[in-house]
Amino acid sequence: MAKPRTPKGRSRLAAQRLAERYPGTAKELCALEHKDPFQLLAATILSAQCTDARVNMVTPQLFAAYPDAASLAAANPEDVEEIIRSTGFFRSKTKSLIGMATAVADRYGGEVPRELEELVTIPGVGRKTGNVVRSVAFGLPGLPVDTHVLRVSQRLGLLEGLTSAEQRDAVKVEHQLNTLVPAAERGAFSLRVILHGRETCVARKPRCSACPLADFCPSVR
DNA sequence: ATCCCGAGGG
DNA sequence: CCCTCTGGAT
Repeated sequence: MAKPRTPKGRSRLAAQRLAERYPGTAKELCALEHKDPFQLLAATILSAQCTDARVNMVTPQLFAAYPDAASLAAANPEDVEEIIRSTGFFRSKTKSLIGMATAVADRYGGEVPRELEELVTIPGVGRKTGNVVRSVAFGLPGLPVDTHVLRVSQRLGLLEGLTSAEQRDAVKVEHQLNTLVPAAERGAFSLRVILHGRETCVARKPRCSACPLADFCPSVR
C-alpha cells in the first residue's frame, strides 16, 4: 500500500497494522476482569489513574461481597473503601460505585443502560467509561478517548481540521475519530491505540524505531 | 519524579 | 479552564 497522506488513509492503515499486533475483539482486548455489564462498569470506574492489574486484584473480593447493583447500592461505604483502597482515589471511587449502583438499581431496574446519553447520567460515569461499557460489554459502537488516544491521534495526524484547542478536547476528538473509523471497529480500535500508546507511542520518549506505524507517521523522528 | 484506560466540582 | 481526589509501580 502507498504511503497514506490523509487522516482517513492513515487511520485505515494504522487500524490494520495495530490489529495485526493486537489481535482480538474489544471484549478480548479489555484486560479488566468482569462477567457482566455491571461488573465491567464498576471495574472501569476503579481503573481511573490505576493499572488494570491493580484493579483485577480487588474486583474478586468486591464482586464476591457485592455481585450486583442492588447489593452494592446497600453497601456500607467503609467496607467498600477498605476493599478498593489500593486502587487510589478510594473515597471518591466509593461514592461513585455506590452512587452508580443506586442509579442502576433505582432507575434502570438493576440493568446497566446501553445508550451513552443514559450512561453519562450515572454518578462516576463519563464519556470514556460509558464508551468502554458500550463497546466491551454490549458490543455497540463506542470509541473511548483517553490520554493515549488523544496523544497518538495527534501524532499520527488523524486530527487535521481540528484547531489545536480542539485536538485536546476529548469530545471533539471522539467525533473526529468516529468519522474515520467504521462503527463496528471503534471499540477495538480504541483499545489497540491505548495499548500502542502505553507500550510504544509513549508520552515522553516515543519508541519510533520499534513502531509498526513509523513508515507513515508524520511525527516520526 | 512520573505514570497508570477519569470524573466532578469550583 | 483549573483543581482535587489517592495509592502503587518504576
